[in-house]
Amino acid sequence: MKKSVYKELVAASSRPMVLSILTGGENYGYEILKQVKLLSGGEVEWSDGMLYPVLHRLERDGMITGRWELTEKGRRRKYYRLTDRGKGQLARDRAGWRAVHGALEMSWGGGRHV
Amino acid sequence: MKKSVYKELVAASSRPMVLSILTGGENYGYEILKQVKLLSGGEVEWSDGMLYPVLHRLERDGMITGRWELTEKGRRRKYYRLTDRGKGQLARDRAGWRAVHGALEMSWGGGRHV
DNA sequence: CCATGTACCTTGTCATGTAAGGTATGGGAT
DNA sequence: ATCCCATACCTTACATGACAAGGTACATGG
Repeated sequence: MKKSVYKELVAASSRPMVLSILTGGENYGYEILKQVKLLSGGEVEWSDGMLYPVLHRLERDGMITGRWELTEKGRRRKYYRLTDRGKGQLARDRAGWRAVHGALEMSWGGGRHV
Repeated sequence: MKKSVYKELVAASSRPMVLSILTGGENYGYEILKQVKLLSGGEVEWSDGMLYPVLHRLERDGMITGRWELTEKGRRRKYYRLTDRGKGQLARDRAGWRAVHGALEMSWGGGRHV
């Protein structure tokens, strides 16, 4: 299994990633897990034991709202939808991420040629 | 003071940022703090209570080595230098960061044009 | 003389990933 | 029929790490 992503990086990206995926419409945990893997070209793989608590916290904090649904095949899923509050949080998270990413790129660039 | 950067993001970026700054040569804590602010255009400000433990961990883990020095003005500073081990860690951290950043950019892109 | 800047450090608290476990159902292979 | 894998959710014990707040010490300037 892949192990290039250290846990602090998972912690930093989980909220914006989930919120961002939900801008594409309602979605549920298990599918989000696969989306993350897909979006990263297989380089990032989240554990479900990390994702579900994230979803619960986001719901608790009003960033997303969930509703249970049963598929015809008898599987239960909890679909989540982004709230306005969640959209605001996503915007702030993106701003923070970009500030830090920019600083890192600067430091990696060795400082020269802008 | 600025507060756009949430703490998980600080945790995710502190190690690669410090190691990266040290690729530019020996440096000490207080100066690294100012470098980070400079590199981010003032958008990222670290607390010293977070940085010093980071430096201690990096030294403990052999990523950097420190030596004490006294300036003519009577100030004591602990200068740190990057080790080979630290260079390897930096490379891995960059790879991890880029994988996650790429996935985030993909999700932010809304899915259009690849 | 007193505030600010330089320069280091530590402790208590809280948040969060990981590892490991659990529950339950459906479908395909033997 | 039985077994295993995928689907789909959940939880707990543990370690890690930022933050707030405190501390030490000295130099400089008003």
